[in-house]
Amino acid sequence: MKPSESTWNMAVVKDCGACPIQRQAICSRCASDELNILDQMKSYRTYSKGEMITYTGAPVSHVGTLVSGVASISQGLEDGRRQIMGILLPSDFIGRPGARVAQYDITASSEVTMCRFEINAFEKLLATSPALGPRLLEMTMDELDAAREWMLLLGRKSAREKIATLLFMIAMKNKSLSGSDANEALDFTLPLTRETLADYLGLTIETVSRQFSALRKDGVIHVQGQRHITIPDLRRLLVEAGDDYSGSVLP
Amino acid sequence: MKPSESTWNMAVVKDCGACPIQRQAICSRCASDELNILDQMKSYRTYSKGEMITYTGAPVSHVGTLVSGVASISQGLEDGRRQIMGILLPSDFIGRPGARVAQYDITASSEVTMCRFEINAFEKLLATSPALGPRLLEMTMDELDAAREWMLLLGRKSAREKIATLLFMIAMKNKSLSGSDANEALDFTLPLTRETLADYLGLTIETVSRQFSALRKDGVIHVQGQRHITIPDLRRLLVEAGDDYSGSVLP
DNA sequence: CGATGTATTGAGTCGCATCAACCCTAGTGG
DNA sequence: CCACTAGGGTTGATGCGACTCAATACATCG
Repeated sequence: MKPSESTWNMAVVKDCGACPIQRQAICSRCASDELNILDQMKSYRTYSKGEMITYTGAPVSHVGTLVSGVASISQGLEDGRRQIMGILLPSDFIGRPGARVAQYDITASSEVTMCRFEINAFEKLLATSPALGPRLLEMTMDELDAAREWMLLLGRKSAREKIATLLFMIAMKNKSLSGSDANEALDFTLPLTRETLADYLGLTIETVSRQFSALRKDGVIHVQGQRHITIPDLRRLLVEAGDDYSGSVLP
Repeated sequence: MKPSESTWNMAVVKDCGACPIQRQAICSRCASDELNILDQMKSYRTYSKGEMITYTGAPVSHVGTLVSGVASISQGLEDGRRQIMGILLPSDFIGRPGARVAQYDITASSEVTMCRFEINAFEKLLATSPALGPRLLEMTMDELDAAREWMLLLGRKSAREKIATLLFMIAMKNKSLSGSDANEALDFTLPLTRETLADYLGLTIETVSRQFSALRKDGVIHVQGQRHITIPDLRRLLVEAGDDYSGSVLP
């Protein structure tokens, strides 16, 4: 099994007690009584690769948690330009309580499974639950922090720095998920196409491709096949990312 | 009194009952008993223009609401590049409950007054209040939406579109605040220097200046003095912003 | 095997950054 | 009162980085 599959596409478990993402998701703070209620409310739905989960202006009937797969939040100008505002990974929450109309397009980048709640029922529970609200607030603030960090990248970083930053972040996420050792070489499979990458980084596919080649020639990354990346020296990659002093402390 | 002063720099009222921003702030949903507690807890502090309210890595002792003035949330790369991630206006909340270290630099763009709460006391109240949490969640989600909209601007819009978008947003904000009529010419005074504008839009001051001149020559805006802007045709400006179909419905 | 989606690479162009000169206004002190 | 200075703003010349257009390679799938 390839790294990407083990990390981003784990098997879906339909029993809350055994759910692999329960500890990170919206329900992570719920006591067993609330978990039971959610268990009763939930329904699963699977979206195929490329399918739109929702789109700007669409009526919203459900909110929920992404259980497996990768999806992207995006918005476009009508001349075709498109910007991805966020990548959704397992345990991320989709939907805004209080909103009955979707603000963005959400597209499945791979096959995606969601654990969904009907929005009215969810809001009702949210209003009374002592655990749901604070957790949702925390997750929303994390997303806000991530969005703001991305604004620095979009507004001020060069193409090379953008690619390096993204690779660094994916490498770190992988490292923490797989709990691998500190300084060994990291490798992973990108779950994103060049086009998705480009839309995420505010670049074109050609520029993304060129920068990948450049980083490969300079030995910052190694590439096997189309998507499989090896990072020989994480520190080197961090320097290329531009903000070497940054928050993420390497030993 | 100039428009900018009336809009962004209203007099500070230290009585909650008469506070002009109470209906938009974190405390807007509080019943009178909670309002009394907040009233007891609060302390005001004023920052002079240019002063840093907090900076990345600084210990956090207070959270609170911006009562008057304008401030900016920003982050920089050490070579001097800087990106503003958000503009803080009266009623905006500053600080993240749960965080004891500041994530960003926050700088007063004008003289700023804050209504502050000691962070431990505030968190304690937040945990029990039925009104504070939901309101904070709502405000955070609004900020997230704004941040994501800005990502589209930073990643995909041209310099001209960026300027037009910003002017449009300020004009709309002003229009709703002053409750002026639908299609009359709008005018306002920019509360931001060219440098702040540039850092906000991910541009240089020279480019900002050039685009202002271009929009002026094309009759999209009129400029009196340094900062005073008149918009003869809001619809025209919206077209220049690139996303003419957008959410903001003009009649 | 062609067909389609995805990726790489090259040549040419354009938008924005950079470097630099100059203007305007407000504030300061002789 | 006026020269001086400093901060903010405008405008011009030039270069570079990223986009555009275009051709080719590679991969996957029916």
